Amino acid sequence: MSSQSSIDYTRAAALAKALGHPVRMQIVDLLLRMGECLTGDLSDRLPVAASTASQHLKVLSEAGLIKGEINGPRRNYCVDTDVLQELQDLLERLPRPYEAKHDHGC
Amino acid sequence: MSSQSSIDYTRAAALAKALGHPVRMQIVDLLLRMGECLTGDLSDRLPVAASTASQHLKVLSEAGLIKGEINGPRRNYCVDTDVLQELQDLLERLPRPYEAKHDHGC
DNA sequence: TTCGTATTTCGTAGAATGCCGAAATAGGCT
DNA sequence: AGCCTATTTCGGCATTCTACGAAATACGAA
Repeated sequence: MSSQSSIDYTRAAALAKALGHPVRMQIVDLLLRMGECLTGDLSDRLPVAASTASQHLKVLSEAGLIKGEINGPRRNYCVDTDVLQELQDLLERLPRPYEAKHDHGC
Repeated sequence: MSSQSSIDYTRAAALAKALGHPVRMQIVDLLLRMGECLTGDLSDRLPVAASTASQHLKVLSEAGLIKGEINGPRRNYCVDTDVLQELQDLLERLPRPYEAKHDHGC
């Protein structure tokens, strides 16, 4: 027993990193909330210029957290909930030494 | 109904960012696995110099994800599982539009 | 085809990150 | 006090990030 196999640090870190910026976290939240939406709808609600928002979308895209669908001169984005779930699963899979007392060690 | 209140992007992003590096993700994993341990035990197992490991520990510390207890010239670190849980809760709290079909939108 | 709107890409500048070895710190030991 | 070990802090350097505005793209519409 015990000795769980370890998680994929590289993947887990890449996903965490993609979410490691307030604007990107907010983008994911907005997209989840709205189901899907245009870049413009997003950047209107974000505290950054459109070109900056676009860059953040690219980062999220490259991590696989969001998908974009081209629709004329616009682009519909939405969260890939499977990938978001992947991060949650990875975190969940971190070993929890004895769900014991309050804190272990120090 | 609906219209959940939104999460704290700044906090969520700060925690995600702290975990957004493979070495730091591995540190958390190691610490959870070992309950607690010395900087040296960690840096022996990490692919970076001791001084670099120390910096990563500082980042995790400042995010609140780990705590250090001074013990003579050494330092015992361990994960603050409450804070790790905080991140998981924040992610969990992201709105999930209709756990509907497979994917929403695109 | 020409115009207009939505988005991305480019170029740039400044801040932050990551890494290392060397030097500084902090206690315990003799 | 003086030495040893564990760890952090410092200085420096290369890389990456973040943000902008301007220029380039891509379509749809007139």
